Amino acid sequence: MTDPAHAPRPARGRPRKEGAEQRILEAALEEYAERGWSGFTMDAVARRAGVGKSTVYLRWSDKDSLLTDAVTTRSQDIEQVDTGSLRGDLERLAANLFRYLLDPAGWATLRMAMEAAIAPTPLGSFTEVVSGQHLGAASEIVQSHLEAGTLPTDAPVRTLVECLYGAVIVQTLSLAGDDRKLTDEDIEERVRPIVDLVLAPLAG
Amino acid sequence: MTDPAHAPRPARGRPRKEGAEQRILEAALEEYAERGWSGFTMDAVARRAGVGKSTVYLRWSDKDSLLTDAVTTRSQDIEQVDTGSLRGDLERLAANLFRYLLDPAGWATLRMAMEAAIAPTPLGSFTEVVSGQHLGAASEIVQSHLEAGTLPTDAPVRTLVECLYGAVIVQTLSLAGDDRKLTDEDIEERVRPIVDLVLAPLAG
Amino acid sequence: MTDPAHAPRPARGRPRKEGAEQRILEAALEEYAERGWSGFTMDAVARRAGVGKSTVYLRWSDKDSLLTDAVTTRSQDIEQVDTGSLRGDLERLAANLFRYLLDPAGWATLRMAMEAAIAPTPLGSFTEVVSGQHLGAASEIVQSHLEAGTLPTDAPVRTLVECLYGAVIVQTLSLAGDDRKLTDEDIEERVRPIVDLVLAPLAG
Amino acid sequence: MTDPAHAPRPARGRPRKEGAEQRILEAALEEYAERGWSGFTMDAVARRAGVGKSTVYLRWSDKDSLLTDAVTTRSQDIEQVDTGSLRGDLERLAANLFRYLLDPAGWATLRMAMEAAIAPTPLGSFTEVVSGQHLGAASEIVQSHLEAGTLPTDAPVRTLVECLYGAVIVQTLSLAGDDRKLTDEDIEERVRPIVDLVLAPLAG
DNA sequence: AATTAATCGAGACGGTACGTCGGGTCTTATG
DNA sequence: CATAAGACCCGACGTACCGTCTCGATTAATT
Repeated sequence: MTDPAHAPRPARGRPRKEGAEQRILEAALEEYAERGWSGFTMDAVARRAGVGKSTVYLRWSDKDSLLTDAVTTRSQDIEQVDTGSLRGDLERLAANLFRYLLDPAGWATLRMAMEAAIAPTPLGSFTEVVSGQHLGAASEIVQSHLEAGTLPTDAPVRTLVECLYGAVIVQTLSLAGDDRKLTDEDIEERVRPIVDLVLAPLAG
Repeated sequence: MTDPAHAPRPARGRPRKEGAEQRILEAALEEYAERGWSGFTMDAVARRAGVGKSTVYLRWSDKDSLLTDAVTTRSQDIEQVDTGSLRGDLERLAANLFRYLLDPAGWATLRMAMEAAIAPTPLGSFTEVVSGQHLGAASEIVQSHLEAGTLPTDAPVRTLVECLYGAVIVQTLSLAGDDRKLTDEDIEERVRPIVDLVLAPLAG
Repeated sequence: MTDPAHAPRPARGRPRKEGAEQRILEAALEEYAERGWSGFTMDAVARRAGVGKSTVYLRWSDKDSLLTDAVTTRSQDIEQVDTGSLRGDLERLAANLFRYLLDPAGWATLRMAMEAAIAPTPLGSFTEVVSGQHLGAASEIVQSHLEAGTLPTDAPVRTLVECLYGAVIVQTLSLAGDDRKLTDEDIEERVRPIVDLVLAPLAG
Repeated sequence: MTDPAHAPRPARGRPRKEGAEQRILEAALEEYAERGWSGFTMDAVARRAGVGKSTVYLRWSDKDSLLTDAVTTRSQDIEQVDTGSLRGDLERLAANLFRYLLDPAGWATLRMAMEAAIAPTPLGSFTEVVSGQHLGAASEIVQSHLEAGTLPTDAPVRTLVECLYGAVIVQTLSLAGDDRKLTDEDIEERVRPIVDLVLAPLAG
């Protein structure tokens, strides 16, 4: 959430149009999905949202901010997973990430994180959002198992999560166009060998 | 290689300026590195390359094509690694990828592959180039070890490579700005635990 | 007047900048005078007028339209002449035309009228503007004298005006460069023999 | 004739393509007639003439030169008129000019003369060509009648010719598009009143 | 009820880059 | 040598978008 003021306004003057925020974000996401980054224009977003350009710029300072927000807001929070077993949790986490990355919004979030990694843009700490939010959440879960004694104390938690998530990213990357429409079964099937691999060192 | 015709020209009319191709690609890469995607302009590229805009457009149909090419051409071929041991090869491969992704050009290549994964752009089979080229090369190497008996026959080669490369990507992703300047030692240090992890199942 | 809508705008959105129209026309005229046709560029006009290119193209669809307008608008209205005598009026009319044609803008108007006479351009009825406006005005004046009894009823009014104006055109045509800077006396001196000639048939 | 070397070439190396000169001039004229000044391009001329651009530039230094030449060469020489009577000669002269100006080439010549009158172009003495050639020829004819005693010695020869030619120009100017297709009878009919007018002072 | 102030839609504003095209030059291979 | 082909550099073309701005019209909360 970069720009829009969510603080309770003192409410003087005409109140902000109800639902405009949401419609703009959706329009942005659709435009982005249809036309890609280089075809993404503010004019088109405003038009599609049935809103004046000023209404957009009143809420977001520029194109980047809007796109960033459009893309992150949609990110479903990483649901708290707790299946009881470590393997179950990992499979669930990986599947969640898989679904997230197959969704245009999630995929876009990742791409922006990558853009932000070098660019001197005001995308700022976008990377941290992603790395932090996702990897962090996963790490915590694994960590809790570790503390519960399920895992050897010296287990390479971070590396494990990196491998797990990395493998999902790589798989998603190699899926183009309609190949990206996978059922939950497909996903589980693809996720299992990865979990097998990363859990192997603990299997012994 | 998207656009330029590399076929032997029938040599009619004035021949294309020698080296222009190369100079343009380099200029493009430098501009991209300095100004990022949104600051990347064809005029600037042409100017920096000491070339007319038409000379650029004669070779690449548009901005995307040029940038794509500039970025892929630079991709140093994945050197053939052969250290004798499987672990050595994997560490070498991972380190190579790491260096590749820390380089702006390599990083850009990956980003473009990600863009191409959804966009209806003419970036075409960009994804395949990356996935294919890199993952393929790595798989072959692992496979050769497998055939040499170093590896159990049922080893999940593909998953192994996905984890290895994925983990490197994730690590690179979490490095921003100056953090991306790593020494070879840093890289080796970061790579080792990953290799440890993915080789674990075979260790037993 | 080719392009700009002079109708009272429905006043939706930001109103068009007051005076921009005028400043652009003036800038165009100055550019044209300084650099000639082939050196006349829209960018330069916009820059000189202190205006964005879009502001120009919002009002005129292309270079030709703008130049046409710039040149015609300036055309000082053929002042109503009324010296009392027919000879006086004709001398005054001819002198006015002479001055008009010595002025770059007026001369340009004539040239464009000539271009328009064949070209399949959107210059449209440019010719009529000129022929109509000027010849028409002159004809009316002569006609009024005719009706006042000063002139024989069968006088070839149209031919007379054609000769008068034609002779002025031919004289202007043969003046190049600095020769075009004539004093009012010079002009009167050049005009008199023409009027003498065209009035001769009525002299008897 | 501005540029092409008409000197007998020493004939070394490949001989100049026979007829190229002519074909280029014709192509230029046709292009000019079809597309007007602003649509007139050297590329198109070369293409239409079935000739390389260099072949064109070898003969004419630039666009202006070529167009100038294309346009003047076509100008049918002012045929020597000698009908015996002054009136007959003048009618013949005026009709000739009328036909000349109705022809795209002739009309273009006049326009260029007008352009040259102000522009700091290398069109140079284009004006003189026209004024000189045409007006001069006419003047001479009238002069010869004067010397033959047909005309009073103090007759305003120059003014007479200016009126005659000027009136024809004005008439031609007011004809647009298909109105420019006149029969010889039409022309004679239009010319007669003009001659009547300019000869009036001598009629007494 | 009148005032005030924030927001809305529309769309023009000054800029800047796009991709195209033409001018005039240059460089090849082929007569 | 001249030629045809066509690439070269340059710079203008007309379009599109950015982020800003200025309108008249709403819409509350405050006088």
